[in-house]
Amino acid sequence: MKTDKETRDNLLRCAKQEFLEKDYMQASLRNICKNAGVTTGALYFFFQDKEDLFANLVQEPLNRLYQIMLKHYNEEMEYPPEMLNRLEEVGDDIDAAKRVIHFMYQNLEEFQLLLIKSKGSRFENCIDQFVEITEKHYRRMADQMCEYMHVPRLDDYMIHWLSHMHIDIFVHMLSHEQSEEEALKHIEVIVKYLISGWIRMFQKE
Amino acid sequence: MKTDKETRDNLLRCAKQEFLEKDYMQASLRNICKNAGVTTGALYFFFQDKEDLFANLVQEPLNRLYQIMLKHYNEEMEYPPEMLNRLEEVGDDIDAAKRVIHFMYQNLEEFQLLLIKSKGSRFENCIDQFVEITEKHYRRMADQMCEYMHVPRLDDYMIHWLSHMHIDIFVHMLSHEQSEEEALKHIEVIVKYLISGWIRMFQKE
Amino acid sequence: MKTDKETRDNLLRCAKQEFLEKDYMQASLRNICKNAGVTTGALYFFFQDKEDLFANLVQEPLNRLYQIMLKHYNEEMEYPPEMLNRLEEVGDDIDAAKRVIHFMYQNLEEFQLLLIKSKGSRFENCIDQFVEITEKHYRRMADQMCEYMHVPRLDDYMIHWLSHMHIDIFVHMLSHEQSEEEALKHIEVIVKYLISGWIRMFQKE
Amino acid sequence: MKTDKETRDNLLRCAKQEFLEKDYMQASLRNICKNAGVTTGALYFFFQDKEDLFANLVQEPLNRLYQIMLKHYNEEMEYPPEMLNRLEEVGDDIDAAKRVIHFMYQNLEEFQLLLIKSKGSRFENCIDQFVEITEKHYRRMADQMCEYMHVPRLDDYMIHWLSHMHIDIFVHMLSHEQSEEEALKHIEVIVKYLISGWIRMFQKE
DNA sequence: GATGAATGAGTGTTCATTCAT
DNA sequence: AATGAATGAACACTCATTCAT
Repeated sequence: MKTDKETRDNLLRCAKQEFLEKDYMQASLRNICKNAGVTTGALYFFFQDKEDLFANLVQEPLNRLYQIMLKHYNEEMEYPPEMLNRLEEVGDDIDAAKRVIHFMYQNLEEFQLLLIKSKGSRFENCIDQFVEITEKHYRRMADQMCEYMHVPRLDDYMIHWLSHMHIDIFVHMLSHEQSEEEALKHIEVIVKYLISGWIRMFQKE
Repeated sequence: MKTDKETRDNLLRCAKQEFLEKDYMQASLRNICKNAGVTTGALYFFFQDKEDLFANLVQEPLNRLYQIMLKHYNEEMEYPPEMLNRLEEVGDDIDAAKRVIHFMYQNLEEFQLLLIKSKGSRFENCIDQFVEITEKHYRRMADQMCEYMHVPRLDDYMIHWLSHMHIDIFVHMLSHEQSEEEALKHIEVIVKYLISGWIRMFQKE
Repeated sequence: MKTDKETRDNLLRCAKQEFLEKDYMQASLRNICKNAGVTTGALYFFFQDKEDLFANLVQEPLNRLYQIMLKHYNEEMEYPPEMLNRLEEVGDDIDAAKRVIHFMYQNLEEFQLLLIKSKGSRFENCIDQFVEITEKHYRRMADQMCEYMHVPRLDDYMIHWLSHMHIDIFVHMLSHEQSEEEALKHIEVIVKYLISGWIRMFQKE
Repeated sequence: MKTDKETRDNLLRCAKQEFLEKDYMQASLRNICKNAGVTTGALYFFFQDKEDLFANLVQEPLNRLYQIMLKHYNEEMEYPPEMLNRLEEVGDDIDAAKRVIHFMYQNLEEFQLLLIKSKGSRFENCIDQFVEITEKHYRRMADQMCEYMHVPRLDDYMIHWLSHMHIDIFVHMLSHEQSEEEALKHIEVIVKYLISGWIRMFQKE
């Protein structure tokens, strides 16, 4: 005897598998339904269309990640400038990165869908949106630092590229590393590398 | 009356446009032919199949880029270790990066196809191959440096990630920057940033 | 309003017609669908592919014919040798042949498809399989007879050719004779001819 | 330096191979030309169309076989009736069959094309024509014999089937036996079998 | 809640043939 | 004597989506 959500959950499970294997675009609804043991009509009872099905997998994790990021960026803006190039902040940043990694690996498949398999859906730009948020934050951080250190304003492009690279690190992890432990180990050394580069940018030569 | 290779070139031109707009997989041969004003049969006179059509656009630029990369890496291995963390090499690396950028922008669309639009074709792994080559080179370079500087061996994953990031820089340029001048300007500051990070990795703390 | 399996049956009917007219390979699914008044997609709702459509026409009659043949051959092996060249067996063989003819004409078109129009499908070897089964049976029958009659072993090739000829008789009937009554009339005299040839092969000259 | 017929012969050679491998219908002119190292246009200089190409391979051997058959049948009609069921004729028939086999194996591939691979071309009925000729001959022979032996007229269908079987023997040889020696060995025992059956049909029971 | 049926547009690919040069 | 180019129709098959029941 099936409960209400049983078929729906089944469809979501099979959809996740298919989208992971094939891509948003290459995924076949036919296939998903066949694996779920229902007809395509059933899918359209629960979901509006292909995109809605995909969204039901990734929308919520995406929103929560947004919140995590925004919370971290807001907290970081509260730091007094004199702390921004000291070791304490390094530790905080590593912790933040680890928190993101942890959350992503709690929802590993969903974020693989979002960051690697979403092309063709309305989520295909989500990386760009992460970059944009990060870029705005780093722009403000950099300006604050430059003023405090009495060094000239950092190049816009450099800020953009650094932001992109930061986000790509997470994409890279999700693509190459199945285990959270390994990911956490790697993220630590990478963040250290990045922050030391970041700090160095505000030092007079 | 048509000149020698008019239709073929026309097909290649329309194919390039379609592949750029849509992707390798999403591109429609029918559409390409319609834009070129010929029937699909004509396409199959000039090209074996979809992949051959794509290859005719990207194969040669790809091969030449491979040669440029290998040549640079081979030359770099000839440097005496004591030079590897000095400014001269920085200049050489920037020049090399600029040469790559220059070559890529000479064939801008072809490399956009290769690096961004090739999924589904036999070129879909070409980024990974670039990373692999780069990774091997950096592994050797790092080992040489570590021995010379009497510091412990660098982590394999770090080498891999750095290599990936290096390659991603070029992908990023191709994706975001239409003008070669802008690209050249940006690459300079990025390479400086990267090399200073690289050198710092071999210094005792 | 359509009854339960109307479209499916319609498709099978039109497919049978097309396969009979043209061949398995030359038959066009487009044509079948056009005649059935549905789109090609509809066909693929009911059948996996061209071969599955064909199989749905011929598989079951084929299986049943196999059973009929095997049953007859097994029963025939039970006969005591001293009966094998007497008239009773002639009658039994004629009856068996008539039963096969009867069954084939109950499914006339299906067996025409199988034996004459199946090239290119996985059924193209079914005649050879019938021959093989028959050949094995005749080999055993002949060995038993030769031992009993104290005559040398029959030539393998002769056994093979006789088996082939036996099967070809049914193919010939299906190809040339639309009416079961005519076929039954003919098969009787042919079987008599064959058996008298068969018996003569075991007589010392 | 190519002589006039070199390309033509080359095309014929490659066509023979392709037709043998694939069938008349499944053969691809494209493929034939590719193997011959010429363009499809060249083929159409030498031959009118696909059928003409096929005809240039098989027409002449076919005509000559017709003549051989007709000559044999005419000679056989000259025999006085009292000879027709004696051993001399058996020997003559075996010789005639062997002559046909010999001629067919001199042109093995051409007759394989004609008898097995010609479907879709205007030669697809050539087996039926052989049967028809043979049938007419046997009809006349049988009538003569029946009159002489004072037995009732043989059934038309029996005559037809015997003729068909006779022709099928040659088809069977061509399909299963690559070596002429083997074919000659087999044909002898089969013809003996057939003739003894033939003679027996005119004996009062 | 879910099925079974069907659509219509689309995919890459192959074919025999033609014809100006 | 042969090429190079091109046609136009055909092929089996897949897709997301719809909808009456």
